[in-house]
Amino acid sequence: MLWSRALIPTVKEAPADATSASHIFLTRAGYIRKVGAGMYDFLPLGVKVLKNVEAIVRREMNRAGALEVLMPQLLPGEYFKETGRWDLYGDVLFRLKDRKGGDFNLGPTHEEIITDIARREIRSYRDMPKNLYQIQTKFRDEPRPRGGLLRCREFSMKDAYSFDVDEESAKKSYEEMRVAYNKIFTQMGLNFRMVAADSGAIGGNTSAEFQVLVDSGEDAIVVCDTCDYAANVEVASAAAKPAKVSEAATTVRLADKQKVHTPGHGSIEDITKFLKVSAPEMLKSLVYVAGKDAVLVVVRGDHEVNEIRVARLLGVNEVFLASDAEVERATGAKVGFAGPVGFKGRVLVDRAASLVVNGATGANETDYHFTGVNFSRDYEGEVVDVRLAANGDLCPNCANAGKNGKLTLYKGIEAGHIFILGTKYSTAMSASFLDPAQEKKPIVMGCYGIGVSRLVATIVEQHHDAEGISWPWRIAPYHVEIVSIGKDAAVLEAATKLYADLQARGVEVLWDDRDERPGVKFKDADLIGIPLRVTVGGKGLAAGNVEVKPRTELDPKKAELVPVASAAQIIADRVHAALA
RNA sequence: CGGCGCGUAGCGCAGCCUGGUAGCGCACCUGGUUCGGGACCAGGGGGUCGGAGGUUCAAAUCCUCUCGCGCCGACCA
Repeated sequence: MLWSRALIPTVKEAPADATSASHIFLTRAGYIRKVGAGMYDFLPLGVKVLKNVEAIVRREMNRAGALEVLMPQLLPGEYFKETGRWDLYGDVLFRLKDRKGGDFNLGPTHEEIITDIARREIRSYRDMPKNLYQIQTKFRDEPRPRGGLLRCREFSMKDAYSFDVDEESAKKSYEEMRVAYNKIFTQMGLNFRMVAADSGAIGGNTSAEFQVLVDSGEDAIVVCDTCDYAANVEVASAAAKPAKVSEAATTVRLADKQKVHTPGHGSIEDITKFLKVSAPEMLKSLVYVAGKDAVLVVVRGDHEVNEIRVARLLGVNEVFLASDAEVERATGAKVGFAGPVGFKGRVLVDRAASLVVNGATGANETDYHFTGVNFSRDYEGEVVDVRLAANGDLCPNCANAGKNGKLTLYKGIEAGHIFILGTKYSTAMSASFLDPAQEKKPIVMGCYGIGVSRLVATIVEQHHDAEGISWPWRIAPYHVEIVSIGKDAAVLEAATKLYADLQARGVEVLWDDRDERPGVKFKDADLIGIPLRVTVGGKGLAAGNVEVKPRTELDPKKAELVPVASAAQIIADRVHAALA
């Protein structure tokens, strides 16, 4: 492709609202343009990248034996009503009416529709296992789209669904997807972890997320520095053991409980400075509302409450941090002075917090704290695991085996998710089969998602520098970018020949043939991120050379000189080796 | 949904407080000089100031309503 004939609208300034690297560079480099909140145009380069991502996903799904289908995006409302998700999905579901007033929705995911296929077409145990997938546009009215392609209201997703005769067979299907997903993300050049994930309200099911490690990620995961353990902080908390505060703390004598005047020092940060204690010596006490009851949750000052686990322990769907007024009603003190000593009501104490010796905590009296507080002597409560895993915790997997692995906290972007659904949808929609004993049984399902358009952004998050994008070979819109310097006949002739010779060898080439100054072309080349740059200019040609430089090398002096005559073959060989 | 904030040229912004000719940089067009890491000079085109209503002799500016958008939080396969 000649740049002069392409549509690659690079810009110097990033959109003001962009905060993530992928949003900034994909926009600046002319891959995408915003149309509305969570809606984007894919310009020509963007489409090429998206198609490359799709191709990898499609190939590995096919290799894993999955069958591609295509379901509608516009769906009659009856399907979601059949499983109850018409109501459950709430405002996230895009709803619309047709001319006759009938209910329709845009597909946010396709369990209902695929289950409809299954109940019509799968009748015998002989018809399974089956795995059906599609790559298609999804619609979710997200409360807050953000990060460019990272969270959209309209996005491209690969969703696969497996159908098996029983749980054991379903696990095999799940396992095949796990293997396929590892191949897919590896080929995309991503640094990712498969992590144990919260299995949600449906107990006993298996679920794992594929988290790509980037600082701009929305999810928090912990990774062991010694073994291969990795988990979402929400599930890691129960098993992880906190690092010890200090040896002295465990052998020190119990101090007397004392009330201390702490005017206006409500927050953990304030109070640790004021009382000159460390955060791990604080008993952080938070009031939660579960239904009608106020519950006090106590964690160590350096820990965070795992709200999902609190809700699970209390047997409710969700809990909310109490409002200021509710806190005052429950504790008799202003926010910032709650504590377990003398609290009237249910108290959940995190295991790590219960071990704090001579701790400091709110006195349930405005402007007062207690110091020298010890569990059981000064307060009671149910000792449970209600904190999120934290940096430096001992690994629950290998610490016991004497390896002393420590957990490190990372931010992640959820790129994929695999899940054994069980019979939730097959039961709700009567998708059953006859087993060899002629018994009617519900199909056991699994579902497997990959955020395809999100991956485009995710890859940029991991493959960029200060100058722009640096695509992995298999994702890049072109393999080689030729930069011709000036308008000398010799330069044009050499570039024209190289361009043709590379194409003849199956290399995808972009030639920046614009009448621009060299600096502009180099800047744009770094911005759009083609893996290999070939500079054809008077200086090099005088010595019979072109200059070859990978995008990952920023120092132009380190470009490699390659003889013009053999350049096409050498470069083509290199490209094919990189793609092999 | 809660908190804060933003809508002025294709993009990034100033002007608003204190009402009185709508500006700057980039991009774009013309001419010239330049040409190996985002050139320079000269000239030029382009804006219902998000929308509606109100106050006023006069509104980008003040008031009311409304729509759109963003950041933080909550929520979320």
